[in-house]
Amino acid sequence: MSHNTDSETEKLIKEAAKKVFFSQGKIHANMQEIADEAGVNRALLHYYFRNRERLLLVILEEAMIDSHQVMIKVLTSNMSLEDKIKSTIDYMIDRFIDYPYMQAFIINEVTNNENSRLLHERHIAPFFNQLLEEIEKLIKQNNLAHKNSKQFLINLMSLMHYPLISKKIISNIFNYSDDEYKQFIMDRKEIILNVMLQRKN
Amino acid sequence: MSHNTDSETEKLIKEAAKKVFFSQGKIHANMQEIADEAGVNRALLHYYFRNRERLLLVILEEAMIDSHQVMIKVLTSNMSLEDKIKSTIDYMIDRFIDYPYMQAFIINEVTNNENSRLLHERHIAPFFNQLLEEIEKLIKQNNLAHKNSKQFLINLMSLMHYPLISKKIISNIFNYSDDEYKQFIMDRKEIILNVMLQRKN
Amino acid sequence: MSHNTDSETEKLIKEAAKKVFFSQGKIHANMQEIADEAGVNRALLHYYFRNRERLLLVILEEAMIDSHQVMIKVLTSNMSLEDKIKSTIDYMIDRFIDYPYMQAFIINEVTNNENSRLLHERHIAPFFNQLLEEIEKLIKQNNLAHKNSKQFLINLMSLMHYPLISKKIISNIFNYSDDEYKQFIMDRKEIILNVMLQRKN
Amino acid sequence: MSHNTDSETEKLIKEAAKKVFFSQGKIHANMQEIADEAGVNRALLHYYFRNRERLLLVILEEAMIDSHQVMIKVLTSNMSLEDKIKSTIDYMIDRFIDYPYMQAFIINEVTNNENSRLLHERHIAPFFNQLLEEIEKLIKQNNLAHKNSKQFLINLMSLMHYPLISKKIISNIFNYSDDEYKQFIMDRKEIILNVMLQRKN
DNA sequence: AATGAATGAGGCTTCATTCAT
DNA sequence: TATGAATGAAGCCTCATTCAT
Repeated sequence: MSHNTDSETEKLIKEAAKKVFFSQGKIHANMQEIADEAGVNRALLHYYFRNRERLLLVILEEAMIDSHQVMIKVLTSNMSLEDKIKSTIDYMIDRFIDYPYMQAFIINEVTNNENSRLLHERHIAPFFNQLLEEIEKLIKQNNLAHKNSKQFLINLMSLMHYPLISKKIISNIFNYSDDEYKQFIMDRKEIILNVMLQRKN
Repeated sequence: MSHNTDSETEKLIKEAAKKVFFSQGKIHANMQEIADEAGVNRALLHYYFRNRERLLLVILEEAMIDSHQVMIKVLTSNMSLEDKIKSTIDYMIDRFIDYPYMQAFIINEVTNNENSRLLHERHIAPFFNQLLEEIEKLIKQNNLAHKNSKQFLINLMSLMHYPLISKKIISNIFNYSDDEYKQFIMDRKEIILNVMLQRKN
Repeated sequence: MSHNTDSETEKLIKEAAKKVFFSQGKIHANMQEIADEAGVNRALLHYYFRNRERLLLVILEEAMIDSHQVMIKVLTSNMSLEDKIKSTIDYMIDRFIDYPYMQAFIINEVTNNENSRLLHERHIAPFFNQLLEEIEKLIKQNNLAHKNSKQFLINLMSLMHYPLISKKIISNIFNYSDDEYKQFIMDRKEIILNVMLQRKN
Repeated sequence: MSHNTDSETEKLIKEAAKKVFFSQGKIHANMQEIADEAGVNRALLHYYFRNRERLLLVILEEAMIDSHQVMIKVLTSNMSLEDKIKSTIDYMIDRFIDYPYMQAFIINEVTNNENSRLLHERHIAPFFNQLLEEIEKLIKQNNLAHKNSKQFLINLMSLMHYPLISKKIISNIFNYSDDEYKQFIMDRKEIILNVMLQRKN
């Protein structure tokens, strides 16, 4: 490959790793596959990230920060909570439709790697907890069936993330092409909002 | 371990594999870890299942059939659709709360292994499709926000499976003990039903 | 290779490692060279010894015990100290002429590896210290030039071990064949004793 | 590091290499460790010495010449042989107490590397042989127990070099601090001379 | 002269799998 | 049926070396 200056190569490698893990869902991918995707020598991955775990931690942390950013941008705005939720769903799906397996990667890492769990505890957990109170009000005001804010949040996450993770499953069941799957996901922006807020058609 | 007769050992190994993959979520588990869990020699796994892929395919197929059975039992009954859905949720959660990562395993296998995808196509996909029509009616009768039966089904799956897959994530965010997590999931039986059918509190 | 029963293979590997390190002096030898010498697969070395360091520690410990044994056998006998020293020299040279680089291996390991140093501290150091007193008397009775027992011991070790370690150096300087070198070493049995006890011809 | 002119850097690198190999005894040291010691970039070592083997050969040759010089200076003087030997011991110990592992390095190189052996054959071997005759006389005149000049020389080398090589071993056995070890070595100047010439206290 | 980036070769180790019993 | 021993392939990582600047 052409010689990149500065830390362009570092970025290149991270993008390659994200493509492999987040886009393609190859959870067992080895260093060679990532190097191939980046078009660089395998040893270069160690040059920049020392070892496999660190590379994974780096892209994991960036993935967490990405998720975080999306939500921060929306939730710190002046919108009503309902609009915030709507925007979150819209942004989230737009941003991660190309990285359908990102959440699966996060789940797997947090489940199996203590360092990853700590990262999650630091980056994501506190953020969630600060939302709970506001959501609690929304539920009570509208007598929503989610019962409490924690269940509400998990329901929201479920409806957003699961269909991404399940790309192949969904395509397999409904015999979807990539485009049909993408449309199916895009349609969900409205659906998720209405289901979450329990609005009927 | 005590000498088992017949295919007791085969079952023992399968149970061990399920424990490792479905209960513990160790998606990268190797043959040794499964053998250790079963308390048998590593070579014995090959004796019964020839190779790693076949062992995984076997427990994958059983997992699919299990899911299938749960739904069949309910859906071929005389209940109303609403009761069917309620029963499905109840059964599903009761049956798989001890195998929280089963669905993650299925998703990963279907995503990364062609043979697994074919298995899914054969066992699960046709079953889903036969539900669509009945659900379509329900949606129209109640003006449900899910819009169409496919989205309805995916929403249902999302709300059932995602919180199981995310056991560690949820426990990490809300600082849950195992018991608290379990209660959180049990509470969802009612919540999922109400959210799906858009009933308010 | 033919399949050995029990821990024959383990011994085989240890012997191979000793040959490589102690006989041939290949201090940089890798696992492949040892496996080749043993005529077994490289992975088998890990099967028996887990990793390189452990294999080296095992043969190091055996080398230390060997040295120890040689001296114990002699020094706990009823002989006069002079006879003990004579016997030690004789045994030592007979035993280790085929392992000329054993002492170099020990020195290098103790110098560069903390675990090896601890092994030395446990196995060898205490043994030496228990000799000091007896030697002290000998020196005084004979007005020996070694001055004190510690210097005496180090002189003895120097005269025994250095010419073994320096096999190639000596052969190179004096243009010795293997047989001539061996004779040169054998001649030293008497010389070392006389030099140590300061007897003249 | 500050920019050195000319071959100052070359010297710097050689000194670093000598420190690592001769002072610290790190026989497995890699290029990075030497570069770190010198405070320069790893690639610079290749710029000056092309490859690892050449760098090692260069410092090996300088080490041999150093040893050589020490002996030449003494042995070509007008002193009596006894005084020459005394001076050699004194000089040798003074010069190499800071490079205790130099001789170990030489031995190892000559043992394992043909080019190093050739260097030794060229630089050191002829020098030794020219001493033999003179020593032979000394032995006969004094009925020394060394029996012949070759054994005499090897005994002298053993008593000089082995305690240096064994720095860690000796410190470990006698629980010596660095200063105590140094004193132990300094005391040997007199001892070695007396033992070699078989003078009693 | 000096360095950061990049690479190929090789070393250690793990692992699925097979063999022999 | 069950297992300890053995192997080949592959994975991670290190390292000497080279490249480009």
